[in-house]
Amino acid sequence: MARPREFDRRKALDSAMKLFWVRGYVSTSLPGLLAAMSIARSSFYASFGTKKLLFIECLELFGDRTLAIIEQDAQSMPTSAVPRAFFEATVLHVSPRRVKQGCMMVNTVLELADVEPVLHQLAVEKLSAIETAFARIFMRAQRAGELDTTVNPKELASLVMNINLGLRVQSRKNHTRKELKSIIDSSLSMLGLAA
Amino acid sequence: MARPREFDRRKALDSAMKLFWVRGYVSTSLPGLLAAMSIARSSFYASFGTKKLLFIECLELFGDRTLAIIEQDAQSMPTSAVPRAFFEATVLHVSPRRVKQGCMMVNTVLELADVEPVLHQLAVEKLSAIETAFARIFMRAQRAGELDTTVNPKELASLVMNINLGLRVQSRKNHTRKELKSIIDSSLSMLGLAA
DNA sequence: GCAATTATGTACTGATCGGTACATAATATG
DNA sequence: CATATTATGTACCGATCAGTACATAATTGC
Repeated sequence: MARPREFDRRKALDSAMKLFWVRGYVSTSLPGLLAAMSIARSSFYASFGTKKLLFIECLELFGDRTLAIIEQDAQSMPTSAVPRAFFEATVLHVSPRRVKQGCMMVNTVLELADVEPVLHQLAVEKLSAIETAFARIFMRAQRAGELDTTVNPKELASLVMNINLGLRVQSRKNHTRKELKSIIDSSLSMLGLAA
Repeated sequence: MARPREFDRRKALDSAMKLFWVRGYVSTSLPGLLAAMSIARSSFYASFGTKKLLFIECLELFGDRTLAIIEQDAQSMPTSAVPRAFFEATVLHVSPRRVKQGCMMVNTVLELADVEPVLHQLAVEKLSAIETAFARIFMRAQRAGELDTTVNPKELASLVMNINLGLRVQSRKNHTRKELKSIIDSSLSMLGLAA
């Protein structure tokens, strides 16, 4: 019926996500986005609405991908190994460039808490979903007899999440992989999740 | 010799710090600062130079005040109680309004990592100073026989700091005091710092 | 009270921001 | 081939940004 789109929407969205991830929401300008996405201004507004709507899409994408890591790991390894596998996938087994970007949701929570309530809230919810996923996995493991039933799954998930948040802040500093690994090892062994 | 300044520089700086603390660096506009500080534009530039220089002053102020909490606690209580006292002073015994502001240094590290390298680096250094202070206190406690000598003071400080960073992110979400207290209690008991 | 000095208030600068208007280009259907 | 429809490129919009220029106000030393 009409002229076909000249760019791949998924690829453009992915490029936008990476830029937001590095620079945050406020400091990412529209010209910067257009360059990263390799599309023109009018195509941008036709396909993505506004900067804010695009950010929401990017945050959803990032959150869903992060959640998928956990869900996949939970199916392919014992429960007690899932937290370590998650830290490896997000912090350890990742290029230095990418480690320094931290976690887009964590970055967003801190950047936009009192600036863009809607975006802040979305990031909070996406982080909650991850914590809930951990709790669910731990509960399932208890029923299967894989995990000590004296611990509260929600509390354990909360502690794992707190360690994760700490790590994601550390990542944005100039920590070496060795230092991050040391924190992960000590923290997990204290939680009885040394695997 | 000349017309005297009509405002209190320390008070103005304090007001600016509070605004930066809440809104971050990029999203804090100069008009916003002038209103918060109750001074005119020309007075601002005469007294503080630029927005960036003012931010540096604010970050130094915040960092020094935070460090002072630890140094003071270390003199007035047993070492094993210092981390808990620090968490209470910064997270628990603080108004909800202020809990949600988190830690200005942590906020800065995440907001400006790839946007304002100089400010980012300063925040990193100020956080390092705090971790080093913890390590120094733990070392001193070991020499005084107050602390188990099998643990590495630097590693312990690193773990306390990681918990702290996690808490500061949690604070910016909508966590209740009860939830934060639960994380603090569990984390400290795992570190053998239950006091 | 006069002159030197410093603080303040106002008006302005150029740059950049996110978003829009609109003409043009390219495709599918009749 | 004509027309309807959608995508793209360019020029523009008002608002806001950090920073500056400069005239005016207030003080001290003489």
